[in-house]
Amino acid sequence: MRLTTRGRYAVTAMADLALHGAHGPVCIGTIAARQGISAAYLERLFRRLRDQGLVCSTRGAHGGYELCRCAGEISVAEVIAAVDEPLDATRCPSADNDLTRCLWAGLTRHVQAYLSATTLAQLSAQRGGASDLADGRADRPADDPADDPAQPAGAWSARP
Amino acid sequence: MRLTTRGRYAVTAMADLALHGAHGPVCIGTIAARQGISAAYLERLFRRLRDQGLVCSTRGAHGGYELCRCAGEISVAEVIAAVDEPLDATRCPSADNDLTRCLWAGLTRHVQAYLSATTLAQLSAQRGGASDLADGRADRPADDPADDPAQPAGAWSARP
DNA sequence: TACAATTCCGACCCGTCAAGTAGGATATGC
DNA sequence: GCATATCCTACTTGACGGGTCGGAATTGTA
Repeated sequence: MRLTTRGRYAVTAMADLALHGAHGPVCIGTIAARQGISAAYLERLFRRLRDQGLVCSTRGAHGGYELCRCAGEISVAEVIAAVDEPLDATRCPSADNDLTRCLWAGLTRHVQAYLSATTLAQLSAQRGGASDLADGRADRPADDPADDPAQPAGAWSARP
Repeated sequence: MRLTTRGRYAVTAMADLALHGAHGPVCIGTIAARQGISAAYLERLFRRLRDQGLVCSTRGAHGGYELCRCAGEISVAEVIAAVDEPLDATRCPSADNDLTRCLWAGLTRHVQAYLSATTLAQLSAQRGGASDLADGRADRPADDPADDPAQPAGAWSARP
């Protein structure tokens, strides 16, 4: 999996859809304007989201996009996986003598678990609440002391 | 912070140093050959590691690099931070209406905590053990069910 | 029926940057 | 003095993320 601005855009747009999509489809232009994303670019992202079955589209006037499933059943990990290439597994050099293999594997699982445990419903329900997402999850809330408070939200990119 | 192949190279090389650097300095060529990394490229990485005070160098014949501190006191997060740009914090678009801010912030803290809790000593002590790193750490070992076993180790890149 | 609104789709541009390379200057042990 | 290293600067190359453009197809509405 891989997380960049692209993934962030997709997640943001999907959260927007979860928030405002209750009464019929929402068109790309509206989401793009509301979230400050290029409409043409966002459209391409929605193409992938649709191909992966996360949103369904209505063409023509008053058309737009809707979530295919309930917002509580769509995880952030799914959204990101849909919008970014699934990873090609090639060029994994120096297979077994690499001292750091399980470090990265563990990190990958960690991130995957974190993103899989967060749903669009949680994101849209947040909206202004100051509490951190992780605090409400299955993890121990106290195991990450947040030693870098200056670290802003980031776009993440992972490749194998 | 940002994690790519570059970070992986650096961590791998530092782990190699922790494993083989007990008896005097180890030269770049040896590490590069042992870990399958381009020597010239690795040399540039070691320049940064030296500038950040993680390794110290000995010039001339029989020279090389040594860890500046005990391997148990150097975290993976430090190594990665040394080798990759510290993040510029610019271009964080759509500041407060972004629905996903604390998601990424939480993820960043999570990753940071994971990498900060892993030391070079742990990496070099592993070496062939089949157990996952995360199992020996402060986290609950059972909270990530490893739902993607096909996911190989990845190089991660994060930018704010 | 004409028109506007919208999704659909392919192609293209462009800047950045990771990864790697080349070549030389400098220091040091034998 | 020579081999062995680190040091340092500059360059190349390819991939790719982010963004744009233009047109075709679909559909509600006046």
